Amino acid sequence: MIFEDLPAPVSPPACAHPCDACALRRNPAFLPMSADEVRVIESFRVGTRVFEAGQSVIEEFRLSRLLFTLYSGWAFRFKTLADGRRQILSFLLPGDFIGLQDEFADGHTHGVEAMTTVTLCAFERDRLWDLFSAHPKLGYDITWLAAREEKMVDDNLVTTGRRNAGERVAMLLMHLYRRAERLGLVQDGWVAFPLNQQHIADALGLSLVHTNKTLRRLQQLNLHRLEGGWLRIIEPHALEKLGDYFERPMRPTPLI
Amino acid sequence: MIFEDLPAPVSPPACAHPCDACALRRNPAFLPMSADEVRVIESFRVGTRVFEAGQSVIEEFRLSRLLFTLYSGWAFRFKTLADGRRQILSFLLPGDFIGLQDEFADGHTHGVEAMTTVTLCAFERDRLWDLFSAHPKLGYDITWLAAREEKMVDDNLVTTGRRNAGERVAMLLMHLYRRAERLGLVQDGWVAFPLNQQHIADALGLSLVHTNKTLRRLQQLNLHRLEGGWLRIIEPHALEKLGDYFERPMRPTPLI
DNA sequence: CGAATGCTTGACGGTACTCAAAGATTGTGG
DNA sequence: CCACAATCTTTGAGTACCGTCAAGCATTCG
Repeated sequence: MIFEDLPAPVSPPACAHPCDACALRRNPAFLPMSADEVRVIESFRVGTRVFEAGQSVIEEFRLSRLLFTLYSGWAFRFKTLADGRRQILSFLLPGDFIGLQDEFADGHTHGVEAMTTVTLCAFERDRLWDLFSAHPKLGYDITWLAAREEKMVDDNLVTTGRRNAGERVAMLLMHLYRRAERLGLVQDGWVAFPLNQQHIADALGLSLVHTNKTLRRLQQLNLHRLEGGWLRIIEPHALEKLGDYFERPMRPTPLI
Repeated sequence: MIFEDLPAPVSPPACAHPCDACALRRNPAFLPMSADEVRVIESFRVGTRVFEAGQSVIEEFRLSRLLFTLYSGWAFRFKTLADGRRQILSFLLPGDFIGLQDEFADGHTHGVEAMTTVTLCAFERDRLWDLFSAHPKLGYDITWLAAREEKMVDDNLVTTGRRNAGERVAMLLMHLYRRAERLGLVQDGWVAFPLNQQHIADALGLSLVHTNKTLRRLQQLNLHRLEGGWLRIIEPHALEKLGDYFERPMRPTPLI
């Protein structure tokens, strides 16, 4: 962690990347925004944060004072039971808005952990209402992102509830591949894939051992390749059919 | 279904229950609202709908033009896989706002089905932005409800992913009991409980048979009683501990 | 009274979990 | 640069939880 969580820096966001020069905003995965909107967003931003792989962006049982937009890297949301069993709720990729659920939760929320080096833009939770009030359009956009996030959790719930191991793995691989593809993270058919098998197991509600065997089986069927932290989808249609999961081409989303 | 989904009635909401006389609003589970806010909400409402148990409020693969607030009764959100396997995503009780996720989903969403006779207030999806724009506070409230809904799905995902059968049942019983209690639906320790065992199985990612055996086992341990559509929690602490699930007393929520 | 729906129970099998240990890979410090 | 530790992956053996199949029972409804 480069900056301590508290206190938040009071100084203006003298970060290297002003919002209007934000590289993410040039990504076609995101909706263009008016200069006015960008200015409002920037005025609410309190700085950037960087976390290394494995660090907690939001600790599970402590209410974070900050909301984030993930600028670069991969992270995940999770919950753990008292005896240590962990469930990954969803994965976070650039453009995802983080921490909204806590806003209205009386504690007892979820943790967020970085899987790669991660850069985030931070906002003060306390000023969320000001943002809605000052610029309802941005409030609408945040609702949009929240609804999109819930849709992903819905899909994961179907997966853990009703898919078998092979279907689960197929679904997850295609889901993450499509999301990465949309962001332009796929090169020559390969994506940098920072999940280890424990992550996959915890996301799918499987044991580590069974995850390994399932992954291996699909790979031997030549549906995908996963090696050295890189993923290649060889038979997208077969995986989509196996997982009964067909990610629609997504419209550009807002970027807060 | 008393009214056809389309076309929405253009006439003013000449329904029997104007919003400012809404009985739900007098329930302490909900935040009081200014007369102004209530007026705005009413101006966006296009009428009420009633569905009988078993009917579809929102069909799974068709985009609904309406958003709803559940006024009375129980319903559930679900998704089905191609071969018919069904997963219940969450249960809907009075005060819940329905259909928001579809707003931003390009099709491929979830269905909503009534479990009892259900009364809903309907809003036109197309005017959601107008609502945010006219009254940012209401937009903020909708985001609140969306975040609360996602938190419930998060919990269900932990359940299907990482809890065993006994823990799943314990968690679900306590979850629904607490929600009903909050709404004042518990009388003398009993709640009208409209789920059958297939609903429970589909919510928990279990088979019908195993759900039955688990339910029976917990009942023989004298943790709860479930009979004739009524639920009584006998050992709340034991169930909470078994399920490692402790529902916090919830703050009053907005009611749209 | 018969059909439909939902609940209950037993038998059996398989998917997925646990335990255990051996490779493989990466990182670190002497 | 190599040795050692730490982490991650792979594999096998044995088990158990949970699913499937099948059938009987209870309740409701027409």
